[in-house]
Amino acid sequence: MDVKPAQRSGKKLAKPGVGRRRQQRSTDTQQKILDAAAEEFALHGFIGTSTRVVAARAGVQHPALTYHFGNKDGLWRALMRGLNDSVLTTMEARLHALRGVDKITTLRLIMEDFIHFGAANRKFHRLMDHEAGNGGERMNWLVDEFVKKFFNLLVPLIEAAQRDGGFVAGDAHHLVYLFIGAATRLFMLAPEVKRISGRSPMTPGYIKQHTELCLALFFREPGPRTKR
Amino acid sequence: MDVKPAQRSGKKLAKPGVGRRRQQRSTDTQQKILDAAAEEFALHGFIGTSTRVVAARAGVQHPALTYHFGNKDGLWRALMRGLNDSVLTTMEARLHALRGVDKITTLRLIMEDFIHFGAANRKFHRLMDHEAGNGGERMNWLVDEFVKKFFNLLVPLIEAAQRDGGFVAGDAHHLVYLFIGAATRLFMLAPEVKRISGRSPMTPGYIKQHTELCLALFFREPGPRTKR
DNA sequence: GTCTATATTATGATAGAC
DNA sequence: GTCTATCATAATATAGAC
Repeated sequence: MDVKPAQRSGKKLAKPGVGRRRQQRSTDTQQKILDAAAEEFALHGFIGTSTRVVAARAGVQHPALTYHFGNKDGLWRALMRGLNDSVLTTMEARLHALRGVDKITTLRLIMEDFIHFGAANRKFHRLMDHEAGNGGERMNWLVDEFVKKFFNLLVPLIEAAQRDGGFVAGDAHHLVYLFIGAATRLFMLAPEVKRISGRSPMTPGYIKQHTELCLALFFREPGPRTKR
Repeated sequence: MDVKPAQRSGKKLAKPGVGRRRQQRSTDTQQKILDAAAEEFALHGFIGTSTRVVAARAGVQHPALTYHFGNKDGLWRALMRGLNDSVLTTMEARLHALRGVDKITTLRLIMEDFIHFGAANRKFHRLMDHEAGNGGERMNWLVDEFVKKFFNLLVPLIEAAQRDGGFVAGDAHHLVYLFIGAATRLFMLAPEVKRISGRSPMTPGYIKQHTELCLALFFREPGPRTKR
């Protein structure tokens, strides 16, 4: 996972030199734990993940998890908040940089970004899925804190592209799920794809082919129009 | 889950009456355990699932699982074998019944069946995903025993439909994953969809809309053909 | 086939030294 | 901030009565 979760804000310290070093050590440890947690939670879900295994993978003692994140739930939330903030921040920056560009082109670029993000962060979608498919408190938290924002960015863009005649017709919410499914399944099931087809889907060539194939499903040539 | 896993073959018994009753009781208990196991494995994956919780959900004592299925792994395999056999048997019967029908129509009907199966058996795809995304021995077993057969049925059909100009161009294996992703994501994430949109995607109207939208992405009008 | 009881290991979390 | 040691609970699996 090459996105950086948001860090805790540092505390004010009396001795700046020592404080810096202590703070840095703490930050390093937290990041090691978060990286290991991403692996394990992505593999086995919240319940299936052992905090001791996370600690071992991170190369720290298990009480370190409690010290830095309170408990298993706190660790999971810190991880998911960091990843989702990273996704949303990237999307918002891209949208800001594209202001003034036509909606069809903007949507196409946003979708390309999304596919490339999924290729680079296979674990992210698996982490989300474990909870999103099960319901419960953790899912509600994810949806209310992050997923809604994602839809609020994407749905108006799709509707605008549809009005311009460049995107397949249909309910925009619904189409988001079709797109996410088509775009991410290949990467999420990468081990199966490798065994079935002999090719790893995580190579640059495959990712490029995948991007073109996905976008070809959803974007349509703007035909003759009455009310552009 | 409304597909029936394949049952163990019954043993020959000296006293038919008593034997029948015993066998029936055993079969009922096994089915209760398999139903409960489907729920729990779908929610939490293999590692995250507790056999005691499965037993409690099935309304049996936990040693019953060992008695009927050997161990946790045996229970998981019996469950997955039953579900996959059901999927493949249904597909093969449909294909047999459609022999002689043109490939585009056949593929369209097979895909419709697949979407409806996914809607009726949300758990199935989640069960497969838990392992297919992680790799390992259980995934290898699933792929070699079942998934390969699924692709062997679908890929030639897609390639034939492409030759007839009625299906979007691209590598057939790759397109299978795009289709599966688009077709199943909505149902797999049903709890999230409900919270995001306020609509449950598991209603007949939504399923119908979903089927039409999915197929519209992949099927193209057969244009004038030279040799395509 | 189903039950009670239990052996053994793993888990989440905490206490307290340094 | 990090370590060792430990508690209470829950896990898989098995033994053996009926």
